[in-house]
Amino acid sequence: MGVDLGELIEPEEIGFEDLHNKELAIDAMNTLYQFLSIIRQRDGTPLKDSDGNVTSHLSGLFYRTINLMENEIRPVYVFDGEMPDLKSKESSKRRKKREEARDEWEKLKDEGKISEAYSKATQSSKLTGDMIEESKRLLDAMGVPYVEAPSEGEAQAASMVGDEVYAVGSQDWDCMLFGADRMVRNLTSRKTRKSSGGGTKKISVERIELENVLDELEVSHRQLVWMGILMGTDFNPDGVHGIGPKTALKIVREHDSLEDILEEDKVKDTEFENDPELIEEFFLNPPVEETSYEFGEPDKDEIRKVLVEDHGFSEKRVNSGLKKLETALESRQPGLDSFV
DNA sequence: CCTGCAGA
DNA sequence: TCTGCAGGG
Repeated sequence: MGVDLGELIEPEEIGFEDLHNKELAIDAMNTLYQFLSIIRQRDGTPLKDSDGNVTSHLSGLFYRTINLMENEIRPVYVFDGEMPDLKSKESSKRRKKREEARDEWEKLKDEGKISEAYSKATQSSKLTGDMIEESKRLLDAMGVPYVEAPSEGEAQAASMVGDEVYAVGSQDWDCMLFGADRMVRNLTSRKTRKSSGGGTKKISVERIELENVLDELEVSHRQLVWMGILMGTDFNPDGVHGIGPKTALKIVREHDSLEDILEEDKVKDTEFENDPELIEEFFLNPPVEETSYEFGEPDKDEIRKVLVEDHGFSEKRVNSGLKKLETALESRQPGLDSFV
């Protein structure tokens, strides 16, 4: 969760074809967490193998990655490193919230309140170290590269946008605060989604460029970070009471320094979870590293071992995925004997 | 989220 | 060919 700039910005709708042959630095935690929350049965139970290990993240990662590669998009997954001190308070709060949600989910499930149970289940998602390791193992087997960030994955991904990497792939706007020049959202193969009203809503890939955001809002990158701090970020999730996107924008436009903003009437009584100056500094200069990675060939036996042998995936479905993967790679590097 | 199937 | 739905692990 983080900053919601969607109310202020109209993202540009694009298609997968606009990302042909482009590398995307995909925020791995964001993506896996999304899978874990969403890939569930009606009552909120995640997919599990016969030993009771959750497998939702592997299912999502496998099929999503194949879909990207079928569209000749080149994903590089970026994992989180060491948790920054700024996040430790929020992290323990989230753990507590997760545990409460888990208890309520069990209760509602037993009472047969299926849809209420589902929404609690999504809030109870916990990405464990084992899940992360297995995800990396699957990516290795698929020949898909990943890098480990020194600190926040979003920050690392943001720093990679440039010559090789076209954009950050994430649902989370925070990568813009970390200075990503470009991000893309909704990297899903589905074209529609059920809306709350009951109908279906069209969903398309969205492209957001930092330069355009700053132009449209008429703020600097630094001021965008201040907006985040006012609205709430991972490092001060409560933000300032009563300040949403519009008020935040108005306030930052009227000031030249964070110090001045903190003295504003609306802001000055706020108890921040962390020193706002430190939050500002972290967004503007996060720990990132030069990284190297390369795309490899898929090891089909290893993929089958991870998914079918170890976690009870249907061999038929996995094989059909492998077939798609193979054709995707063939079209990327057409051989001399291919008829095109 | 995803695939695969049924029925239009 | 498209859309909606069930079930995946």
